[in-house]
Amino acid sequence: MDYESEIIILLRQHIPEDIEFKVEIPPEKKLGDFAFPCFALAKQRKKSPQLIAHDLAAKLSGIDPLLLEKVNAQGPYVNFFLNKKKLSAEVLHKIQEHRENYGSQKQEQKIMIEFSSPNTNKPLHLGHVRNISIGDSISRIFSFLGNSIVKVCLVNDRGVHICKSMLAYKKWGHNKNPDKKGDFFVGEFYVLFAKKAEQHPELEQEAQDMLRLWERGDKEVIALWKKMNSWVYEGFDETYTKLVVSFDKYYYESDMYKFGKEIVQEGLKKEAFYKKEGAIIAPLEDVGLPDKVLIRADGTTLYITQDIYLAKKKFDEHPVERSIYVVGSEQNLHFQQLFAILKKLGYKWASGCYHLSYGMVNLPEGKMKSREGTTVDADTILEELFALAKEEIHKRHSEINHVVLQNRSRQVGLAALKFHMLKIDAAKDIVYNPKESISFEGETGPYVQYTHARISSILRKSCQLSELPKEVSSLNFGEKELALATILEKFPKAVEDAASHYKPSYICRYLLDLCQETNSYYHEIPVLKAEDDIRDARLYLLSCVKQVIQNGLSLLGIQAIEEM
RNA sequence: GUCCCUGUGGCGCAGCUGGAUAGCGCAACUGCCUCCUAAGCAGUAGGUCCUGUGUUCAAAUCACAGCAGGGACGCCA
Repeated sequence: MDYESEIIILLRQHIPEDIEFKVEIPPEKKLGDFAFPCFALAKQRKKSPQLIAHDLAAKLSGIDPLLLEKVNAQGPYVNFFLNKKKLSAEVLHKIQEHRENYGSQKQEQKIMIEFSSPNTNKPLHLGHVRNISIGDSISRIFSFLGNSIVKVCLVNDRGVHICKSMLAYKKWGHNKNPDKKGDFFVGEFYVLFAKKAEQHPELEQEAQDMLRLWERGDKEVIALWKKMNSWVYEGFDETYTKLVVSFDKYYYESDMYKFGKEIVQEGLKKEAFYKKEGAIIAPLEDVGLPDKVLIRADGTTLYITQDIYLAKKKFDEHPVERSIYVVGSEQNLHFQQLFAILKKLGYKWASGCYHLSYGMVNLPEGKMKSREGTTVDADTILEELFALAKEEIHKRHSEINHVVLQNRSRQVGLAALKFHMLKIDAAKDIVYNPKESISFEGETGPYVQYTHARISSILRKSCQLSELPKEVSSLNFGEKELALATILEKFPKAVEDAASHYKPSYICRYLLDLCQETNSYYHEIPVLKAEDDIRDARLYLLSCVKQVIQNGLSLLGIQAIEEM
């Protein structure tokens, strides 16, 4: 049980059942670890809150000295001071016991998480990087909590936009093989098409015609489609490798764009939907949403039709309890409608669907438009960051081994990018300025990595002096140590909150808190030069901090590194 | 027109299931590398928490009405 719950139980003994209350965290450390404001009680008892706080504090004082060091009243608040030494000892022991599993749980759900969702006519861009960072991190968080995760990638590999790059290649590509990364090669034809189509609008019709041929299974078109897609996939794989992400399963829209009709027809029979002017429509007014056309008047399917099919397929193929979609906020309404429709169809699992929505990544000049080639591509930004990181590392270690430099600059650059994408609340749009947005200082991934490296360095040096202590008493801990231990204690809660709110940003904030306190700590407090038992206690504490930083970073898909 | 999201010091953000002087990073200014990595630490300056009204003992936080920016809105994906 956590400390907050224990305090609530203590308080409950003095507060009538019918009054709801909660404890808070005071604005300042010196005011205690938890606080209980007495205003509500004051109203009920018609006494001043100051007096009530005073009485309550007196009653609670000395009740459980192992839990509480002291309880006092300050104005209208009862302030609780935890027994920090006991707390510290317990927390550090727990971390050493559970190691890389500290903060984990055994939730045992099966959860599917869909993210990335690329189109096969252009390279992945910054928007995808945000999507992938969030999807990958949330997968790691749920997995850490004991759930089994299926990471899926829905590939948008068909449609008129795909045909556009195909058509451009067919007309002006001279049948040549890629002379660059495959997705970039194909992407250039997509841009080329848009340019040419400005002068020759009839090209749009040609692309439509090509789509029709594709749907009829025209051998030549299909062969071209397969060839170009394979180039793109090769490119994507390279990018995913650079980002250190992977998928357990791929779904292809080309496999399912025809399906979903039967489900809609059934829904029509059950009168969940209605027909109007030939089209089948889902009525959603009762749930406060606009109605949605499910099948066109000409009988053809729409995006939502296959989405219904795919949603069901996911639950059919995998015994999952939850299905999470990491998709941009411009599709908020679409997913509200989709989930409402699934409920209308009577699927029990519909309530297990969740749209993890995130805002746009824009550039200082405005929106990224792949048609116009104004996107910032994932690979380009990664290479820039790797180069920048390399430069920074070289400044500090001029004689560093080439291979080590290569690896480390990738880890640092990637940390900067992922952390930047994850620390900002997903609901917000981001303006990404390639020149300014990514820094290695302040609230950044590299800052967290740096803290980890500093600790590692201290521990390395200590091992030359003596064995790393396995366990020590926290009796000689001062204020700074106790403050650190208090933050360490909050890690499991941070992970749980990140999961329940679908917010990896909570992990980022937690790590920044921990690292700020840690940096301040070893700056002020000598570790290696302290006397034996005090040194051991501090080393022990730092090894725990190091472990928690590692655990936290791994939830963000960021590598904790030993040297920087 | 309707719906959703966002609006906090110059800039980027946290805090939003109401509570004690509104936090952090960047930028600016001061200090700190003979001392465990200065990707750091300590400090100074800087704020009508978009506006108004309301609810409440108490509002950045809740409600309503506006304003500003972004997004979406039955046969696109």
